[in-house]
Amino acid sequence: MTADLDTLVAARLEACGHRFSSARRELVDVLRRAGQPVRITDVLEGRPHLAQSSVYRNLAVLETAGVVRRIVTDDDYAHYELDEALTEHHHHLICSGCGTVTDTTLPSDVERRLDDALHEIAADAGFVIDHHRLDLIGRCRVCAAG
Amino acid sequence: MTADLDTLVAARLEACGHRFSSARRELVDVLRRAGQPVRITDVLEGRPHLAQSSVYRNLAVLETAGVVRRIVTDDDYAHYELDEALTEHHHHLICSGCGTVTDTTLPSDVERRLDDALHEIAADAGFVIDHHRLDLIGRCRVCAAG
DNA sequence: ATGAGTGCAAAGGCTTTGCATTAGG
DNA sequence: CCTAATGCAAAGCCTTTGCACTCAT
Repeated sequence: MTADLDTLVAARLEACGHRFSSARRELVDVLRRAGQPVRITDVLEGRPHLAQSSVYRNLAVLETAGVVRRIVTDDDYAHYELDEALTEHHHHLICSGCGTVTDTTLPSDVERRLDDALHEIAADAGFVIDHHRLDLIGRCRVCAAG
Repeated sequence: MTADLDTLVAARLEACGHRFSSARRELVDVLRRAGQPVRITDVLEGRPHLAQSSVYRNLAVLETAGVVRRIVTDDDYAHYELDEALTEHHHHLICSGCGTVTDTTLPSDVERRLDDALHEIAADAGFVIDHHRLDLIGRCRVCAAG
């Protein structure tokens, strides 16, 4: 699956009339290698050939194409990661000290139970679920020690 | 409990060396009556006697005092609500159409199970949990119909 | 009187947008 | 060729900050 990541991404982009340019290829690559949510400033740092506006625009395109997902935290910066459809469903450990976001997963039985409950709640409210997000806010190992 | 809300808020404010001014009293009142997360622009609208900067500052003070909580969504605006310690633990239905945030709760057994699983995960990662947030992103009844 | 609170205006800072140029199909 | 993509700079916009004034203790 990770092997054909490029093929999959290309398909999703084409599906909405966009090209898989080298800049976008590099972005996807950065996110894949990071393995965890990344801020745009981090992407730009050490990559002077990437124009800031293009990175913002490309991530927006990739988001509408369903390739990446934007994560909002209390941090001043937005974080981006590969869409769950290309990886797997997971959750986040958000450190309020350094702003770092780390991926984590829930035991599948808990997740399943949770999902059932959420669907019931949504149905009652006439709410159409796109997805859910479950984040832990606290202090990472490093910041907790400091 | 809601009757002594003011007393409780006043205590929390004093505890960190702040006063329960009339402006802050009004803010708490607005949030209490709203019963759901509110944006600052909404608070300002129709209340010309409130200065924008004071609202921002007071909500920040109230947040550090543990009276209100700031909620971040994809919406351009931050949302504020009374802290769970003054209400009850709950979750959010976030509409990606109109940006409205609505409160909801989970069956207590599901919540308990979830909490256990989260604590285990956090422990494994050396992560110290402050709190968790579970939100449903999708379309509210109105936006789903449109 | 002394420090917190307030209000107005200006500055900050992440993000978006305009526009001319380049590249891919 | 024709449209998407890119890059630079400038603008947007929510939020924060500076500073002088007011208020409560």
